[in-house]
Amino acid sequence: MTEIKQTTIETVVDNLMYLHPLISKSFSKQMRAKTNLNPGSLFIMGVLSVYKTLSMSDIGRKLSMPKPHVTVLIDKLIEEKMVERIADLTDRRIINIHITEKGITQFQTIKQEISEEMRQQLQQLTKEQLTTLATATQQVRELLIISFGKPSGCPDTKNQTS
Amino acid sequence: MTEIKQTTIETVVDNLMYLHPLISKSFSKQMRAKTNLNPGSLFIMGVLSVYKTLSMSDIGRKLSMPKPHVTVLIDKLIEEKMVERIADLTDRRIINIHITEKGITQFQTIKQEISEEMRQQLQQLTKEQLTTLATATQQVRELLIISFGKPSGCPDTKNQTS
DNA sequence: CATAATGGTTACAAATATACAACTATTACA
DNA sequence: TGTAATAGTTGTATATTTGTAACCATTATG
Repeated sequence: MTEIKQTTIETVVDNLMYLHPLISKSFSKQMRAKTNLNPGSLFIMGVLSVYKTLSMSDIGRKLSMPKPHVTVLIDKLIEEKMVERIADLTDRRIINIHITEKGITQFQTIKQEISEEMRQQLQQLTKEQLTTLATATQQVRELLIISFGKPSGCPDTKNQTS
Repeated sequence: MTEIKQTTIETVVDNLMYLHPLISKSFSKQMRAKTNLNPGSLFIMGVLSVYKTLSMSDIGRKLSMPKPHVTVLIDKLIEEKMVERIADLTDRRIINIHITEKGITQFQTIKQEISEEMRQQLQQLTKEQLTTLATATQQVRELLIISFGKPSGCPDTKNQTS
């Protein structure tokens, strides 16, 4: 047996490492099937659907996405009228990205379609298990936001927090 | 307000969609810094560290990874002596991939290094919150395995479950 | 004012992941 | 036996992501 007593943190890491591809798996097909947005754009829509307005750098920080990549994806989202650029009033370097009404609606629709597809899978769970899952995912979400939600620099040459 | 009363499933989808980039973020840097393995290979090591032996197709199914991609990644892992190919005794088409002792040890080490890096972030949580997180991630993991852990075909032309 | 730092863009290379097609070997089955 | 289905490989094209560097505009700071 190679089993060693794990610390709580190691248990968390273990679970998260296992969880990641599992969540990927549950989304990947639907994401590709149900939208013409690529994963990166969808993640941006995800944070924007929560925060409504974020600067380019904020988006990069929240998603650990290099700034040049954010620029490219936002360009596409603007073409699709999902988001819009808004100049910052106090700091003229900053460009705020604001989710449009169309963006909100479309993203809502996408989520509902994905939910519909996942219903089949998730209905293998009992009502109690499903409630537990909703609660547990909510807890994980909130606690990870505390731990990893804060700005910590996005991986880009000129933007290191060194 | 665009808020609409969500079903339990929609809440789960909402949380999972938000969780995915957050988990990505918490791992990405460490994964790239601490190992010479790419993310895909690391995910394969993850499932193999649990199941010890899986066929090529099993791996593809569990990770929703196209079979040709699995082949490439396994080739690299074999070069590194992390896994080995073992011919199946009952069905000579099947090639079983077995994690080696070195693979188990190395993966354990990688996880501990990642844990060490994450400790700093996770220590912003109280002891109670950390325990909650461990429990919640465990629950999510187990319930998602029930829902999405089953074979459902990996995205490859010749392997559709149609 | 001079200089450093920040926010953002552009361009390009490299790594990684996905999709598709063709192919061999083996097994399942009518 | 003949045919279809499965498991896996190989190759190639494409999509996506990451990494670097250079660059401009603006702000912060000495």
